[in-house]
Amino acid sequence: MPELPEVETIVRDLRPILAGRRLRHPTLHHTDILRRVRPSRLLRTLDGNRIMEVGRRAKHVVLRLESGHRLVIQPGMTGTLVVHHRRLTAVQRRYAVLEAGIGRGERLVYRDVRRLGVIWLLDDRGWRSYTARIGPEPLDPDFDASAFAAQLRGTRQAIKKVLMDQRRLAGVGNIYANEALFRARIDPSRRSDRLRPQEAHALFGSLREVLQAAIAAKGTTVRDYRTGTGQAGSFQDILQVYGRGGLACPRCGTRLATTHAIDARQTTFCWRCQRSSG
DNA sequence: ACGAGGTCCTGCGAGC
DNA sequence: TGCTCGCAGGACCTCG
Repeated sequence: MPELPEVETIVRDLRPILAGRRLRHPTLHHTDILRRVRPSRLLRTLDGNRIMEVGRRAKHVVLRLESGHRLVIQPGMTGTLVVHHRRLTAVQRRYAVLEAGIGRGERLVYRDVRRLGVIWLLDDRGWRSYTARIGPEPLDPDFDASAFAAQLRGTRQAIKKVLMDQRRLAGVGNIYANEALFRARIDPSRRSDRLRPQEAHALFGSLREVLQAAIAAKGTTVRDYRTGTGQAGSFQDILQVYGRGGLACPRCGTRLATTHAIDARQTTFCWRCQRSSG
């Protein structure tokens, strides 16, 4: 489930390979992941187009093309973007959604088992409105603890839901919301606007720490996620709460609790360490 | 503004 | 053994 660290890993792996390459003979195996663009126009625009820049915004891979378009790929739950050095096997092709030659016998392949991912082709204006709808990047040096705290003050929703709200904060999903809240010792169900300034500050620090650590570990592979070179990430070995419900809290030994009360998503936390105090 | 719930999609594992 | 069903949860939607 690619969140910010996973997409950042993909982008860092792919950038040196893709920058400057020309896309050739793109093929689309499923059209249900396209938004606001017809398959024929997508393929026509991609064919022969050069990749100028490989970037990330929130949980999305952004390929800036010579034509001025941006190919934006949201991997959703199970999407992966990988460069293959040889022809795809039948198994690899099975979930391929979009593939294109990039020269030197290599192919860029977007595969997505559940196809909850989305592909956009945006011109400049489309890109501006697209990125304007997404919140600040948590690792942006210009985004600081006080700006983060200001975001949290604006809503009464549960803090965990706020962390995952892409309009308020870019790139954080279920795994890293759980981990950051644990590290900051904050109850995930706490009202966002009731966090004390020092709690918001601590949460900001924890969030940045866990995102940086996950990038260093090349992301978390639970099932489908792969790096840009097709490897599994390793942060799953470092997770402290996500997926560890019923096991001992790594800090105090209490059994970790799992609930689905917040946004119907799996929330795992420690009753003792993340005690509610407001 | 907010919570609840539905929608998309497929693989997987539990339970019968 | 083989079936059904619930779950995984990102992003978006509607409804009250």
